[in-house]
Amino acid sequence: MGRNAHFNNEQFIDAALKIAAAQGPAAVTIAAVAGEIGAPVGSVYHRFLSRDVLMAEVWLRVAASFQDEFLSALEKGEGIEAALHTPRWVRQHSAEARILLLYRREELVAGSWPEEMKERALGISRRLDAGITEFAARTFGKAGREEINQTIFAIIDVPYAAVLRYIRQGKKPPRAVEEHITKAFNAIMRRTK
Amino acid sequence: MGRNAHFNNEQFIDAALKIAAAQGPAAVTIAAVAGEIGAPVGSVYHRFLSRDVLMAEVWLRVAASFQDEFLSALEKGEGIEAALHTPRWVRQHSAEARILLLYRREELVAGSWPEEMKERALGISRRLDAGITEFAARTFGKAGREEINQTIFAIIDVPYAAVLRYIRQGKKPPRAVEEHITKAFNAIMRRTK
DNA sequence: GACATATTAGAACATATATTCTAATAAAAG
DNA sequence: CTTTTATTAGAATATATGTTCTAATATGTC
Repeated sequence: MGRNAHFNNEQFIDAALKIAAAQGPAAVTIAAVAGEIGAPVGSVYHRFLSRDVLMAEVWLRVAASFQDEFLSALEKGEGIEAALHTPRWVRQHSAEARILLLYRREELVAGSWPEEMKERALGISRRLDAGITEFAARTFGKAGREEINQTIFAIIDVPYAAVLRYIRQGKKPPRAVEEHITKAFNAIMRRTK
Repeated sequence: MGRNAHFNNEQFIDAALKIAAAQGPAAVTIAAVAGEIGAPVGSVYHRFLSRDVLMAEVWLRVAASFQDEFLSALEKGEGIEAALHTPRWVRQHSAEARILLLYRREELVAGSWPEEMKERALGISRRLDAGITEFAARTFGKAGREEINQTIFAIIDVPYAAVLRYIRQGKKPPRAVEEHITKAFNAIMRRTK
C-alpha cells in the first residue's frame, strides 16, 4: 500500500557515483544528488539515513565491482592476470575507477558507518587479504611479512601507480601500461633465494 | 612604524601544513589555523588574501622541498638515485609527504590561484618535465612519448606506489621498499631494443 | 608627548549545505 | 468510497565556516 515510488535507491546511488566521479566527492551535495534525477531532497533522506550512508553505498558498490573480478583472476591465474586486471577494469569502468583510485574511503565517508555496512566493508578487505596471502604462499612457498609485501607491491601497488596518472587526466590508460606492469611484476616476483 | 608583529607568515603556513598532514585538508579551517598558534582569525586575512592562497603557499613549499632534491639526484646520478629519493624524502619529511602524496592539488586549493603563484607552480612542473625529458634522452638515446612514459613510471610512479601504503597508515616506509623500487627500476629501464 | 599606522583582536556577517519538518499525493486495503 | 500509509514535495532550520568589519594596541616618527 502507499503511493508508488518514482525513484529507487539505485538511482540515488548512481547519481552520487556519477557526480563524485566527475567533480569529486565534495560536489556530492544532497541537493546535487536529488537534482541529478529530479527528485526532492526529502526523498534522499527517505531512503538513506545520511549523506555518509549514501556515500558508503557508493564505495561498497565500487569496491565490490573491482574486487570480485580481481579475486577470481588471482585465484585462477599466475598472478600476472590479477596485476593486469587493474588497467583492464579501469578501462572498462572509468567512473568507478575515478572514485576507487582517486579518493580514500575517509574522503568519501567522513563519519562513522552503520554497523551493518561496516561489516560489509570489513568482509571486502578480509577477502582481499586472504586472497593475497593465499597467493603469496602458493608463489613463494611461504607467506611471511616480506613475501606478502612483495606480492602486494607487484599486483596491487604497481598497477595502481601505472594507471593513476591517466585517471587523473580523465583518460583511459594506454595499452603500454600493461607491458610496464608485466616487466615490474616479473622483476619483483622472481624468487630471490 | 606600527605595532610589532606577534606572528609571521611562516607560522601560519606551518600551522596549516601541520593540520593538513594530521587531519586532512578539510580540517584546515581558518579558525583551526589561527587557534594552532593562538592568533586571531583576522590576522590570517591580514597576511593571506584567502584560505586558498594560504593552502597554495603550503603546496608550493612542500612541492619545492621534494623537487629540489629530486632534480639534483636526477641530474647527477643514473636515475636510480632519483627513484630512491622518494622513499628517503618521505622518511625524512613525514608531514610534507602526507600532503604531497595523499592529496591532489585541487583538494588543497579549490579555487583559482593568483597569477604570481600560478607562475611559481608552473615553474615547478616545467622544471620536472625538463629534468625527466633530459634524463630519458640521456638513458635511451631519444626522448619520444614512450621513452618518457617509461621513465616517469620507473622513477616517479613506482616509488610513489611503494611508499603510499605506509604514508596512509602514518608509518615510515621500511627499508625493503628500496629493494622493490630498485628491482622494478632495473626491469623497466632496461633497453628493450 | 601627540600622531600615524601596522598589527592584533575578535565580533558580526554571509553563505553553503546537511538535516528536519510539515504537507500534499497516490495507490492499496477494506 | 473511505481509510491508511508509503512516498513525493519542498520549505524551514541548524550549523559550520570563510570573509569582512570595527575597535584596540603598540611602536616608530616628528
